[in-house]
Amino acid sequence: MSDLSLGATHRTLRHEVTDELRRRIVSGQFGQGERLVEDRLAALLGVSRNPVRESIRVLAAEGFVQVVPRFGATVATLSAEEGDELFDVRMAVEGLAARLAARKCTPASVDRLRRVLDAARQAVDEGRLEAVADLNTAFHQAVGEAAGNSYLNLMMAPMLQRAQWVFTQTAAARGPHSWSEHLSLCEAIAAGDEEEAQARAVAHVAAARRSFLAAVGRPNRTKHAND
Amino acid sequence: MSDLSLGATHRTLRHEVTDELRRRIVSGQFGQGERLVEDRLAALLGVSRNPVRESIRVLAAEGFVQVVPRFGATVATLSAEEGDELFDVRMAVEGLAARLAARKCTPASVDRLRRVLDAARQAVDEGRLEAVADLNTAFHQAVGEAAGNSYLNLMMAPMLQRAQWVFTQTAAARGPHSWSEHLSLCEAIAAGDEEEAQARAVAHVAAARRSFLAAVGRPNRTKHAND
DNA sequence: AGTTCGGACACTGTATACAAGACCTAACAT
DNA sequence: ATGTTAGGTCTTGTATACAGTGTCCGAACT
Repeated sequence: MSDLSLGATHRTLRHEVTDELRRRIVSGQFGQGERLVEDRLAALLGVSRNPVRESIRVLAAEGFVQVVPRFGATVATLSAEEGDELFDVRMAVEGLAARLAARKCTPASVDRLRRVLDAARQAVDEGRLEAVADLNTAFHQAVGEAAGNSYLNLMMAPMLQRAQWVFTQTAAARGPHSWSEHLSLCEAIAAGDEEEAQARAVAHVAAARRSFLAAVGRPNRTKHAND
Repeated sequence: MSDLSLGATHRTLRHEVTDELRRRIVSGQFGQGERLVEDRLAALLGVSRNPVRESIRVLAAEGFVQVVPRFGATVATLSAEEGDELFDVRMAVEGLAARLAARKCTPASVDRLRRVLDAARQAVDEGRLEAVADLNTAFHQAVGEAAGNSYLNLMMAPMLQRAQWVFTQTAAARGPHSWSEHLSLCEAIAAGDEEEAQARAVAHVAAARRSFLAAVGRPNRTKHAND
């Protein structure tokens, strides 16, 4: 019997390296513009250069690192304008995800949403900030999964990581996430109200943008791309 | 002087391999589910396995190949439902791109749009079908560039390639693209009419979806995600 | 004849080795 | 003093080698 399920769950070194490097970038442990030398990373993680190289290619495709041929890879830089631009994309993509989730959600997917929210509330009460950030991303990811659109999820995963990165890079001046908004979004999805779910998601991202703009001190554009 | 411009334009083997493999997948030369053996591809393209491996990781991140650890990479499969799902994403993303393009386009970017349209019309007249398909993708790409949102472009590039792939895989039953729609979209962008531009883009994708559904014979859902 | 076990084969995962280009420094010439 | 050039070093690009795992086929056994 062809046992692909075993292989599908097997994690190779490149998986670990990719996740670890992405985590270090998103968490800010690797600063913007910092050079990523293959030898150093390989030694740091105790692997050879090959898994590191393959990871860097993936992270470049996801937009976390910039690669210049014959020069090397550096952590991408994130200007205030680029950070702001992400919110336009998020409103469009997450709005769609919320709408589709409301249309096609199953009891299992709604359950998953609620469980993430519960875990998040608990993490908030216990003051575990980095766990809160991860659970925030996990919630949005769960919305995407509830939408049941494979390509949407493929593009959402790196986008949400990038959103978390933007948050981390400007978190000093901001408070915690607003979980009541997540709750109402979850309810709209569970109720199957497409319009309401999309509106909630877009409003949530718009609120995050206002928080971002206040933090970076750039009252840029106020007009929304999707409403 | 640190001459990064030279390095930035230098194309390494992995670039060539990635583009070539993607091209063969999108064009249908590599069929769905076809196994991609590293040794064979390396020999076929006259390179070693390393550039091939790195390319495969990128193509996996873009959704063109599926990789199972310790088994290998295969060309992704594209069910009718997955093909249809892509149109939801395109309406959201390309609608946003058109709106932003209308808001922020420059004379240079509008000029680029018009030049692509002219080239496309010429290719249509000369009956060069594969060039028409490429120019169609190039037009949508140019809209994204006119929008001036870096992350939007980062995610649009593979998405448009995927759209072309979906088109190729079902093109037998369909006619050529409708260029009048591109023209009116271009005019709306040039006029700076955000609402109109987004509406045109969404309508264009919706029309493509209808054509797709007619070709695959699956009158699925008719409700649109963004209107 | 069907089934199961074993071994050969094929392919991926990982590491290492070598080649080539880029950057930096320092010596030299003007 | 400044510009330039040569050398060395660092890093990436590419190829090759080896180990480990899965697959496939055939033979032996029931």
